[in-house]
Amino acid sequence: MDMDKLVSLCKRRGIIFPSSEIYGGLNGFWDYGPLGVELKRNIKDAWWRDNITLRDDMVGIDCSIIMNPKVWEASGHVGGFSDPMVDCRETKERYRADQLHVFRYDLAAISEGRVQIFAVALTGGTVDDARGSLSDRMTNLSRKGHLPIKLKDLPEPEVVEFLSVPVADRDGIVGPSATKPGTLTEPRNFNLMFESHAGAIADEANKVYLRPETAQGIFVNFKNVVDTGRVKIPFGIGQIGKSFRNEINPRNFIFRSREFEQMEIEFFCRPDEAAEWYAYWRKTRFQWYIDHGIKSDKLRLRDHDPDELAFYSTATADIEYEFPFGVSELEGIAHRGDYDLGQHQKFSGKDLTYFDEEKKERYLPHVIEPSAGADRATLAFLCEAYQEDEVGGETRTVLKFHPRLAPIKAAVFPLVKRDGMPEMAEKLYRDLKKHFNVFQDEKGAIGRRYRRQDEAGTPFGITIDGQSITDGTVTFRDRDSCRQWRVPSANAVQALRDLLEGQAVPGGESEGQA
RNA sequence: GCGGGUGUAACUCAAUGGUAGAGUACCUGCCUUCCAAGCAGGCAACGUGGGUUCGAUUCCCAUCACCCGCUCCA
Repeated sequence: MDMDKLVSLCKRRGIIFPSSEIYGGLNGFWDYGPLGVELKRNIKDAWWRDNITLRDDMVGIDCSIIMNPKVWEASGHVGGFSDPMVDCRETKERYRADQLHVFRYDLAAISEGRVQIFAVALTGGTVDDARGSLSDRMTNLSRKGHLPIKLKDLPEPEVVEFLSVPVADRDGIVGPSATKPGTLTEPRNFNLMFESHAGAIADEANKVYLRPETAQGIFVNFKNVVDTGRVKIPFGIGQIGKSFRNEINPRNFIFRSREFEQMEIEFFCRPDEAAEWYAYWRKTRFQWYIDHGIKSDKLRLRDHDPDELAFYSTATADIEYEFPFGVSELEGIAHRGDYDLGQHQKFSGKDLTYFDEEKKERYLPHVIEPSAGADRATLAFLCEAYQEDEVGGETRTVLKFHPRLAPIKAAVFPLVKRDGMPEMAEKLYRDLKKHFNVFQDEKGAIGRRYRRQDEAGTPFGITIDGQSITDGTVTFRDRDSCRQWRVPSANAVQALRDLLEGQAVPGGESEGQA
């Protein structure tokens, strides 16, 4: 599957447009068109219904996007995730300043009081980890003649973090891939969160942030829900909503954008049952994608390595999809312990513990967080659905959406535009439209109308022909198999409902439309 | 943010230092009884801003957007 073809189809069929396109677009922002908004809404509705409505242990919430800024101090987004970045002028590489380590030599005795320093980058390493890599790097620099002094003449170095080196001394540092000192820029802050001001006057005192995740709105409402929702642990709170992040580099269509929509669950449970619930959600959420049409082996469930985990998490798994641009994360299921409630308890000074009636015990619940990207899911469903088939020797482009997700559920066609067929089609269309999003098309050849709907992912076509006028039956046509069968017009609403709910297409295998 | 590439109609492409042509799509007719049919007509584009030039869609610069790689993705 070619990403360009999908982007082009999305544009052509009104699924996804570049944001504010007539002004040249805006990097990292996209708009959903008439078909796209239906698709995405169906995905969100399916998620909500399966995870909230149909369950006894889940409730929903819808929090404001802008919250008290202290929320983001507690969550760590203000302090922790504004990573300073360092660029190398020589090699054009970029590093996170907090991951750079430096060999610091005191050359005062042999080099006119100058302190000469060398640096090497590590990914997430500690000072001790850095030592070996730095030694290798020094040997390498020495061999290539980039050192001012022979390696054996150097004094014993001290391993320090880049950020701890005084600014005045930093021009003596050789970058991790550079050959000369002084090519690293000063660290520049990378602001993850969008900032704004609550109130007409913009100053520091009223600075606010657009939320970078929906999760914190759930945590800060935990007490409210417990106090008013008649909920008992174990239970979860779900939320669907927009979030905003200043990604360094938005890329890959709607996969990484700066404004995006999340579908998140925070599931609160007893500490000693958390591992079980983690296993449960890990499995349940993976199956959800399969049940909605991602049946290929492009869907993966990957457990994080221990060194990949956030410090507060004891287990995390990613649901990944093999997109044309690579394998990327659709949803993360994280065992977060009591970290978040603990943080908010600390920062707000409010007691967020839960009294367990059964155990007669008060504790801070542990949390399992299945956090899904609505736009990423939409893209995965699009990629999975996109196919180029052969029908009667002709290639057709078809989006094989699960009927539950398809933007249009059925299209109604008069076979030709005369003999009462358009009138009968119109009536059937009106009847169906009371129940489903259906579409009517009487223009052009019937084959073309079928193909148009194939491209929009419409699972069923209903055609009114000459026989319909005499005996009142209409022809149903299945998108995936192109198979056809007749149904009395009076039963069309129920027949379509059955099909959308997974009833097999007559005369063949169900084609996996369960 | 760096390097490379691309930017012409809704989509896919073409040509050109003298303001652009096609296919598909779309619209209007006619014709059409089941998988992108035919005929006739129609709508519709040089990303943006500068510069060079008598004249720029074409050459140059900048900018914006998209794609690939690096970085990043808490």
